[in-house]
This record gives sequence, structure tokens and C-alpha cells, in this order.
Amino acid sequence: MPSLLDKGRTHDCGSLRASDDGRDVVLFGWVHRQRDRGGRIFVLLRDRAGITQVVFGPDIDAAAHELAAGLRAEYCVAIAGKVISRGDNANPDMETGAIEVEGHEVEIFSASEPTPINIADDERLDALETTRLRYRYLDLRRPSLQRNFILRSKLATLTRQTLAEGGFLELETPYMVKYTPGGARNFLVPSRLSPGKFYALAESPQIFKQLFMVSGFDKYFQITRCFRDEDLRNDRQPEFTQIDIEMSFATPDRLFVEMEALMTRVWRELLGVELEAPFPRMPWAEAMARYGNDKPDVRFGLELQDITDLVSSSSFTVFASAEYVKGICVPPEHAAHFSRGRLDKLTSFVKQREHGGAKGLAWAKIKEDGSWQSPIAKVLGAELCDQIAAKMGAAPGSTLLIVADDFHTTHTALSALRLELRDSLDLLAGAPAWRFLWVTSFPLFESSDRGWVSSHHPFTSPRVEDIPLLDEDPGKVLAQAYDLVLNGNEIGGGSIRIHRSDVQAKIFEVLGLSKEEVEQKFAFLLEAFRYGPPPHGGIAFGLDRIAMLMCGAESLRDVIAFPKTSRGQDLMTGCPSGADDEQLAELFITHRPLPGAD
RNA sequence: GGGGGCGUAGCUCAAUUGGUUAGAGUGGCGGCCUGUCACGCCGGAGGUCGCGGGUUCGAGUCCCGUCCACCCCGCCA
Repeated sequence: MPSLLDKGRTHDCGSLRASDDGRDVVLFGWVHRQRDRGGRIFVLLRDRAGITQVVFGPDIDAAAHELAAGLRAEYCVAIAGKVISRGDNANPDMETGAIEVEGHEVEIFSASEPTPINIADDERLDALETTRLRYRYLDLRRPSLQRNFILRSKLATLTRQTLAEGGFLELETPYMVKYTPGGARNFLVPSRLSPGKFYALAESPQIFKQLFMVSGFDKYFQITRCFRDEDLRNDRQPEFTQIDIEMSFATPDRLFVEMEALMTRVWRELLGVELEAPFPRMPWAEAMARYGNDKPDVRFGLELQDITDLVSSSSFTVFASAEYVKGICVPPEHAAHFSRGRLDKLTSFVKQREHGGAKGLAWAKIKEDGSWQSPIAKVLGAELCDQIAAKMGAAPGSTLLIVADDFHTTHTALSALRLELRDSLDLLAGAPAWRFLWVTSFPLFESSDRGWVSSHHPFTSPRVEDIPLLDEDPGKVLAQAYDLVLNGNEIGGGSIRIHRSDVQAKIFEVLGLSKEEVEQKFAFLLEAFRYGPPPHGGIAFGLDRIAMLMCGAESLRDVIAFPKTSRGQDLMTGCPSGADDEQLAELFITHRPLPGAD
């Protein structure tokens, strides 16, 4: 008997409808479930497009019925049969529920042992993360994960299409690059041909894409892998994918227009969502002042209110002596939420180090007559209380939550508190689903124990009007740098680059880099910039992160096919692993005894 | 580097104050069933309680160490 494989499949498992009634079909797929009722056997056949019910019976085809009795979950099979309408017996919960296929022929391509992950229980049962990673190919069979990867694929395709149509050239850059200390840790690749020397895996194509601009490829993009040897998180993997973009003769405005066109098209075609462009923009300083955060979630209010000036001469020394006194005013409809116990919990919340480590949380509940129920009402005095309430926009029933501390602590704590309240007060119910925001004008430098360091990278251009400040007060210089923020997540960032060598030299000077260091690290870039570099700038988006948000996934691991654990291991293949002595010898590599080993 | 924290049947979990033979659901196996759709019913099978050590008459449970999924801080220009 000829194999159904040769005959070929006529349909996928997600497309048959009532209008196909009577059609002869061949389906390939995996057994999702098998329900044996004796004289009737129901098999749900699954492929990446969907699930179709097949029915077997001795009266339909005795041989097929007998074979179907032996089918088990995850057998890979072919089924030939006739589509019949289920009429009144339709299953409204299935996309193909209007029909089923009468099974006339079954061919088992391969059997399956019982699977460690029950794929048919997708959505209902959560397998342990270790099991999922160990048997990743089975985890990836789950319909919910397949949906993620199908969407991710469309995202990449549509991005390519949109950028190509916009005149961007897709160009490749090396993964194996020169090692440069500083910034993210590099993965090192030993060189056999140059013993004792190493390549580094690229953290990003940053310098190469700037060189493309010097070459005259005035619009470039690449969907490319980046590698960083840093500790992992829920939303961070050691290798991840960037949509990397650079434009010559760019201004932030021109770049934003192109990127907004990309995002609106992707959201429209993949999610059916119409985004409003241009996206709002907010200087970094405003984001910090209003939200305490450089990637604010602007889907809800609870903005920070500044009362530093009001309380600077109050007799409450905690307030009077603090660098910043700011707070959140929670509207009256949430008054019932703030029991004494809850306020205590919020106090310890802001005291936790990861939430800023504030010294405390001052609170006040505004009573009907406008007076305060608060431990600090007395020391502040009624008049000051009224002024604070007015400044913070409070009404009877409002709850005020106030932190007094230095800039960093105050904003970190209130930002964390704001997000905590978002979740516990369910503030996103009815909120717009997607709020994009450009955060602009970041400080060019941050101070560290080693002096000034670039907050973005050393090729980021300062605002032209701030160039004189480079000498006087580097901390005040603002950068032509921008992040694209979506619902409180940074999904991309970039900048206009420096193309003037005098400005670049000045930046290196502020960063405390000697001529020799500059020469050693960036000689080729500076040399290139001697030959007519165009003004240019660009941006890079985290493709994985965008895919994660579009899918509604909670972890990057759900949009990366073969992810690593939080310790950077692949539980399926068992990497990283050791290497043969022979190969190590060829590379002239020995390693020190491991700590704890005898 | 630091903090939190999971680990018991193939899978997901339970097991009281340290006490008899470590249970349930699901899956798997055998049987029955002609309209199931998380099918149902009956039967029996299935365990290195992560690993190592200790306390105890007795440890899944307490103590010490260790490995480890996962989450967070630092880190990620």
C-alpha cells in the first residue's frame, strides 16, 4: 500500500470548516488526545495550525478503527478520510468544531513514549521549569508556545519587509570581534591560529554599524544576535536578538518617524491594534520627576508630587533635612485598601533594598473635613497639612504616601511603590493596552567611583547647546539619546553619534581616557572618522522583549526557542561543558584549579 | 558577589508535633463501552523523598554541608 506521505497532505489541522463538508482530505500531525468509546474512537489530530477531530468506527473502516485503537498521545500519524459536518453536535470551543473527519485510513509514521510534558494539558498544567528546559522540543510542541514563535517569526519578517521598503539595507557584521574591556563582559573565543589570543563575541554591532555609515550605506539594519556575559534575569539571556538600525544624516525626529512607522505597522498587522503616532516624548528629567523612573509605565496615574520646598522649613526634621520629599496621592476610591496593616507592609516594602531602601514611609489619610489621620499630622501642623494636601491634589478620602530621602532613594522607592500599587489596586483594568513613549535627553555622563562614565556609550553626541558645559559641569550635559519605552519596559534605545573629532576628543578627556587607551581601543574608528564621516545616529530594539510583550509572555524564555537557565546552562544539551585536553592543548589553554576542588 | 527560594511516583502536587506499609490527581498498562470533546467505569502496576553527613529508639519532616530550577539586588556602556 502506498504511503500517505507520498500522497501529501491536503489541509492543515486548523483550516477545515463546515463548507468543506464531503471533501476527501489527508491530514498529517500528532495525536493530541485519543478517546476510545469502543465502537467509536475519537482522535484529536494536532499540527501547528490547529486541531481537528477524527472519528473512527467499525462501520466507517474496520481496519482503520482497529489501528486507531492503538494510537496514543504524540504518535505522529497521517489520516485520510472524509470531512463531515457535525451539525447540531458541533463543538463551539474548537475552531474546526463544525466538522470532523471520518477516518478511512491511518498511517503511523512513528510512535511516542509517554511524554514527560503533557502537551494536551497546555494552558491547564504548568510543568516545572527544569522539565520544560530539559525536554524543550516537547515544550515547544505546546500550542501556546507555538503561537508565540509563529508571532515572533511574523514580527521578524514584517520588520525586514518594512525596513527594506523604507530603504534600509540589511547588512551583516561579525560576531567574532576584537575584545575591548569595559562595558558588558565579553564571551571570549580562543584563537587556534594566534595562540594565546582571543576573539570576543560581539556585545552589539555598534562600532561596525557606524563604520557602515562612513562607507556610505546611509540606511542600515540587521536582525542580529548579541552576546553578553552578565548575570541573567527573567528578561535577560546571554544571547539575545536585536533589531539594529543606523541612519546617516539622521536627526531624532527623522529616526522617530521611521521607527514609529515600523511599530504601528507591526502592531496593526500582527495584533490588529491601531497605535497613535507620533508617540509622546518625555525628557529624562521629567520622567524621573513625574514617575521616579527612566522607563515609566504611563498607562495609569499616581504621579509623584514634589513637596520638598513646602516642608523645607517645617519642624519635622525628617522632611526638613531631606534632599527630596515626594509622594503619591492615591484617589479616594481606593481608601478602603489602606488598612493599618497594609500601610505597615508598604512601609517595609519601601525600606527593602531592592525597592530603594528608603528610611521610611510617611502616610496620611484625608478625612471628610480635610483634616489628616496620620502619625505626622501633629508635628507638621494643620496649616502645612492643608498646603501639602493641596499641592498633592488630595481630596477627602485620599491617601498620601510620602518618602523623604536623597534623589536616588526617593525616586527608586516611589517608583517601586507606584508599580506595586498598580498591581495591588488593579489600576490597569480598563487602561489602554499599549502606551509607547520616547524618553529623551538622558544625561550624557553618570558619576561613578572612577569618575565620569558614559551612560549610553562614548560615541553618543551631547546636545549641541551643551557642548560648552563639557568643561564646566559634565554632569549637566544632556545627550542626544533616546529610549523607546512600552508599558514600563525599555524595548529599544539609541542616540545621535558624534561625528566631530574635536567633540569626540573632549568626551574621551572627560571620561579620563588617555591618548594611548583611546588609540588602543578605538583607533580604527577614529581613523575612519578622518575620512568624511556623515552625521549619523541609530537605535537598537530588543526583538525578544518586543515579542515577549506582544505575546503577553511573562518570561523571555517563552519567546526564545532554546534558552539558557538563570545560571547560563542549557539543560537539554548540557552546556557549557568541558573540552578535550587535546583541543585545549592546541589552543594553549590551561585552567587554574577550580575553587573547592582538591 | 549578595538575598529570597523549589526539589517526594513519568508529570503536577499532598503528607499534622519526628512515629505503623509515604498518598492524591493525571499519565502509563489490562479490561468494558457507538457520540466523546479534560469522555466515563473497573482492575492492578509504579518511589534512591535532589545528593552527602549528623541528631534520634525512630527522619520526607530537625541540624550542617552541597547541588539546583526559579525570582530579585549588584551587574547588564
